Amino acid sequence: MKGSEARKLFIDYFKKHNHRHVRSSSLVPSDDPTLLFVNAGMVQFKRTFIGEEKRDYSTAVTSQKCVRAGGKHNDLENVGYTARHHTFFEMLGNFSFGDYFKTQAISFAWDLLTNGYGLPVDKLWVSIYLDDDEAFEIWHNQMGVPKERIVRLGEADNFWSMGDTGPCGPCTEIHIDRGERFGCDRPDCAVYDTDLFTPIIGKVEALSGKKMADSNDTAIAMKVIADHSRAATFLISDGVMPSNEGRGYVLRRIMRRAIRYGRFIGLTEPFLHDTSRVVMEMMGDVYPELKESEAFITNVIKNEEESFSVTLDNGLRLLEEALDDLTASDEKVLSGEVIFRLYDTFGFPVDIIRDVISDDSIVLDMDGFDTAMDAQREKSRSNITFARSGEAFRKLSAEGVKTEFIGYAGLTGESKILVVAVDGVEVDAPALGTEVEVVVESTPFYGESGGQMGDSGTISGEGFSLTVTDTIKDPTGIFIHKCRVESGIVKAGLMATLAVDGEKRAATALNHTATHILHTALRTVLGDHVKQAGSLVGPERLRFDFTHFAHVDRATLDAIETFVNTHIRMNVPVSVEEMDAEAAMKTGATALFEEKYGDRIRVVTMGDFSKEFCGGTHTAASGDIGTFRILSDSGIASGVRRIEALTGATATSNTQKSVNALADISAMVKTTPDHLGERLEKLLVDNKTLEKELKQLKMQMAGKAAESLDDDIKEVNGIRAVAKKVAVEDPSQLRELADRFRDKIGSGVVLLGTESGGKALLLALVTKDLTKTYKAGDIVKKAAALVGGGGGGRPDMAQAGGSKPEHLDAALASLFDYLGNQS
RNA sequence: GGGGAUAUAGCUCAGUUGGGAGAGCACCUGCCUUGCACGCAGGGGGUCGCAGGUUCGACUCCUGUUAUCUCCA
Repeated sequence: MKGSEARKLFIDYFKKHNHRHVRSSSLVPSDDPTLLFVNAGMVQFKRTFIGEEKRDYSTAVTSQKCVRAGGKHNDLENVGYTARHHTFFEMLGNFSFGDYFKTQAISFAWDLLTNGYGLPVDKLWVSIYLDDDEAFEIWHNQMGVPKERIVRLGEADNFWSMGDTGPCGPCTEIHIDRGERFGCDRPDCAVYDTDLFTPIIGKVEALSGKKMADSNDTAIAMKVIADHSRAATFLISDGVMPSNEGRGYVLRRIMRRAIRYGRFIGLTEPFLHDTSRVVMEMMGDVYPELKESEAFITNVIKNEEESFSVTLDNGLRLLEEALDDLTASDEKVLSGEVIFRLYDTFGFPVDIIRDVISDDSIVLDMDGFDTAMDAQREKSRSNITFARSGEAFRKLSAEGVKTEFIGYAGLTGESKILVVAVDGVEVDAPALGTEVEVVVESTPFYGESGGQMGDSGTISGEGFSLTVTDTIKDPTGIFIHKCRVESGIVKAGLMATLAVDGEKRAATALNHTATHILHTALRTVLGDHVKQAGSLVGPERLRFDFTHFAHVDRATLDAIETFVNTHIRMNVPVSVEEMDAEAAMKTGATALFEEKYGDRIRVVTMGDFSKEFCGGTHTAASGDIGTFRILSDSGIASGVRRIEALTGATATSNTQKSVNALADISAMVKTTPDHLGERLEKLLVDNKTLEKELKQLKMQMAGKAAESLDDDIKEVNGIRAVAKKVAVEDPSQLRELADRFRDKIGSGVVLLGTESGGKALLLALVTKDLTKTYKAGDIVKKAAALVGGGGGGRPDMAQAGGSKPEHLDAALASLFDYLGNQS
């Protein structure tokens, strides 16, 4: 049986038994901070199970994309060595939300395995939790499974849980006896021999010129690459980018592990993007998101392969230095600290270190490495605290309460206040000026979502008024108004009038509609690989992050800006249609990676150039935007760029500001904006020339002082010495002058002083032949003390400064005391 | 979330108790020479990531911050 057939059989079976076929959710959990990746089919139903969310069906069947790497279920290091550990897999699941329970679930499972998949009844074993007599009764008496093939197991095997908190309970599993060494295994073993993997392994064999059967090590490497290719491909298609933290870091580790194993079988050139392409071809029909981002995924993987090879080159260089040191000191052990430093700081894998020095007699101190690694673990163990706030709102969600949003049609409304809270805890009659959160039955306030910022405005009623500063939407659909109490007493149960700030809402709408056009513009001008990677739409400006690999030059930005403005001038109506999720999918509208859409979806359409899923608020026609202006383009992560732009009145005033500034600057240098460039260029050249001339003149003048040097030389204890106040501005001129004195004096000591910017500068110089007896540092320190400062330097040259230039003469005279005392 | 590392000329990088910002490659000019990594001489190019602080003086020390790399969770 093929993988695709097994999948279809499962889904069809439960559809036949009135289960709703629900799409696999994204691998990135949309509203669950306790989870790095979706690692089981039930994740998207978690809130439904604990009663925080209501759905309009009570049974469901899914084929869910799952990743287990990082977090509680971390199978990464096992992959390749066992038959059943994978970083990525599809989990087939059926779910009941209060519809049926243990008996029916067991019956479905048994029926599907024996009749549907046709597994031999006499080879199946059942495991249950230690004291779960109810399950035993069902299996034995109702299903007719013999006692001796029902096994009671402990918490590790048959007590099911997803995390430290959340749904959990005793579970039961069916195993099949395949007559091998261990006799018994779950039915999902040896998948590398199935059609889900063989095409990828075939590609690896073709690229490397080796065969799975060549050796055990080769087989392991190929399995690792096959598994990791799937994980990387699906993660990237769900919007995860390789990075150095969080999920992105897990992705990077998966990819790099694959690359490392690739090197073992001779794949030293980038290959992972090739195997990833096989995954996309195989799975693209079931998971269309793979096909949509094909070029993008390939690009991301290739990029990562290249950046890892840079990391390896750097590490190799450092490792060779370390080995040279070892040879120099005639040692044979590469210390654990060095190994750890290479690994920890420079990301150079230990197995590659072993590879590089394998033919030497050098020993790796792995104990030391482990010690250092344990210390690192201990140090970084952080107690993760999850925000437990929002109790008041959780209570509402549990009751099935959802705020009705009436803000598409109008900006005002009347509604009853359900909760008044401070930091998520319900309060009664908060004092004036308090920051509170308010939930009502229905609201015209847009709650922050889909990148659009929440509305602001006022909420008022009998004897009270509140200013709304922001509105957010919690994942279960409750709108929370962030307010400040302006007057009166507000409490739950009161009626209130809600009024949205219409100007800000209108300005936001311009930006949001423009964002959609910008999205189209980017895909048209830059190419289909462009994907939205986040956006922020507010009244002031819009920000749009998208996937693209190259720098966007000014001419291209202009083209994008022009494209948007052209489509604004077409003045097509912006139409919004609400439909159920399935119908919306069929329209082919653009949906986003990480957005979680409800069951009713709004599709926003402009002419024939833009069609997107979007819950935001928009203008009536594209022409309302007026004008669109790009402010900046910048890179925010590898492969992701950000454009910031303005629309409407803000764009106009910004243009005026730029034009005015240009005119003012032009007037300052007596020219027109057209000739500003050449004018400034000329000024810069002139300025440079003048600076050079000035410097030369100053040196000439200073040089005059050196000419009359003979008069300044005094002899103390047979040493030729000069102490002179000169007129220069900065330390570097003082140095040049001192050099001239040294040339003239041949052998001796020079102390120069000058006043600059209200401070005294001193510089002492001792010719090399005298530095054993006289130290420039000592001279300058002694002198500096007199001008209220300090200094130092080398024996032959030292400088100092002080804050009392009026004592400069005395400071210079101190040279002769010093020479007198020194003999 | 917790560590470590890096940031200096267009590129690759030096810069050691705080006291003259450098090399190689690239670029420009001239000479030499019919070449293909030519040679020689001269030259341009730096807010030493950013912001504070200590100091007479900070590329250097301290604090914060940003970006990139990397490990752990």
